[in-house]
Amino acid sequence: MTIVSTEPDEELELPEQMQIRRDKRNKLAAQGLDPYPVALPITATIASVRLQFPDLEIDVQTGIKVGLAGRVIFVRNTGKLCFATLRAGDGTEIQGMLSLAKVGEEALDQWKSLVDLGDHVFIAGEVITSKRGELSVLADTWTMASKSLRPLPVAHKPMNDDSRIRQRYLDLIMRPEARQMAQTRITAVGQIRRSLEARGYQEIETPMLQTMHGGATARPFITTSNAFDLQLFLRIAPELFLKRAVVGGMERVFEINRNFRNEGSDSTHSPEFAMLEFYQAYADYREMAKLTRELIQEAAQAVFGSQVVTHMDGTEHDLSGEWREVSLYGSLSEAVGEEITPQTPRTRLVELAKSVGLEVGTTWVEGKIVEELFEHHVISTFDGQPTFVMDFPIDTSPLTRDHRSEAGKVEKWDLYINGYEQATGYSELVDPVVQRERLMEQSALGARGDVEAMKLDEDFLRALEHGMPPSGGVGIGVDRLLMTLTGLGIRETILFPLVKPERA
RNA sequence: GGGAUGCUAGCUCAAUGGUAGAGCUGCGGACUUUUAAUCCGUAGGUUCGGGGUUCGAGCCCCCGGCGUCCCA
Repeated sequence: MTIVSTEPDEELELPEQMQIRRDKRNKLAAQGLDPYPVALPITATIASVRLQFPDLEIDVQTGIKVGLAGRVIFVRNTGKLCFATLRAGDGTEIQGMLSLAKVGEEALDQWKSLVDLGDHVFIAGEVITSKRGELSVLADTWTMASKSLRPLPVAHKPMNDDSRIRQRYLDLIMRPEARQMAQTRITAVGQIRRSLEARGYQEIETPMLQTMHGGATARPFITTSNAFDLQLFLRIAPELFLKRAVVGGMERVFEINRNFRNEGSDSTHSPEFAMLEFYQAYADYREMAKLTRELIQEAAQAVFGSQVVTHMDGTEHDLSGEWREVSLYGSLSEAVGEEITPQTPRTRLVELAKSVGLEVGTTWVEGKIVEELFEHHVISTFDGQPTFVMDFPIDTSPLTRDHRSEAGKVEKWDLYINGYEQATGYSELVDPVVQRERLMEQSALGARGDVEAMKLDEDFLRALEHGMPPSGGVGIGVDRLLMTLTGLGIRETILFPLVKPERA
């Protein structure tokens, strides 16, 4: 450990309140009281005390002694009797009481002069209720558990959004909804793991640093290995490695982990985001759609005790039962009033796009135009209802197998909930010859300037050539699932989302 | 990418182009049953950064930074 003090210069610039807290820290040390003790004789949690004494009468002495710690969030000091509300990390609270009679004059004076809002303190004493009936610990002794050198935000006004996200720890301290959001994520992701494991799935971890990125169309983050003198990519999807695992005989695998895409962020996109992908040998996309619905319903059940989801704004969304299916081409045809098929000429698609103000990118293939038209015309008609959109164009889905009965389409669905894409599922393309052709087409697109086109991954193709069982696969955006469950933006579902530095 | 809008005390916010204020927090004092304790007193500012207009800029103009909302 290095001890380098730059204090004298810094101290001159500190805001008064921070300087005062530093002074208190130093006073504690000067009085032989460690402001950051290494261990405390804790015998109970705040939650356990509340659980043990759920409804005591007013002004009761239990005779039970406990030692517990918490963060001071309110203080009410009177002359010879002091009150403080202590809060634990789980949000549970209990009142600490310090009386002159019990702790003595020196300890009481130290309490009043050295404890600030935000400090962690340890209190040892008897569990009682006050004359107003508040469950309390009447201290025999108190100890500083950790001196806070910065003031907390005011408890009675909402912090601004920027501070809440940049300093999520403060958000978690101050706002029950922030703690609840974190807990909701834990519950939902835990349930997904249990649901998949209950169906015989195994969780594995595949590379985040990849020598070739694949499995999706997106721009990657690029980095370098110094030791290997090698350009590496942060993965945009785990798909190609999970499929290698299926080739290797892991017939039901899933991974919950981070993907990275070098794009902007908005209320539904983050440059790094959590993705669940799962693959099941001998399943097709319809079977995977059913499993996807069950996973989301079971996650909702775990969080809310119901498949009717209640957002934080109070609105309810029913996720129970079967979910609607619409055909991509069919629903688009209906919306534009003419039959659109994979055989519709590009010139007609471009006309339709222009007629609604869509600018057709120079690298767009026909399927891309169809998908954009679909998003423009159809998604708003879903009314937020969970909807599987079935059967996509071939040329935008290079990893999906041809439709078993409809030319020009692949067996792929997208799931929309509340108007945004929540999940996607395939009957996976396992024919290595066709897969090579598809990736060759992607390479051609790349050569024409499409920076998102997939690369030709020879090692992946070699794995396929060893024979991958017919399989279904699904990707579910975990952050978006949390958005579906809570109604919040993606930056609320991610505990520490990427934010630009405050000073350039 | 385009448009709108915001950045002021530790926090949340005020302030016709004319002396930068309030509440909470802090500090000093009173109080042995408080619950956002109360009461008395008091301190606290590079108004995001840079440039310009003006007798005078938190406010108007330009450039930059960091957000938020809407649109594509």
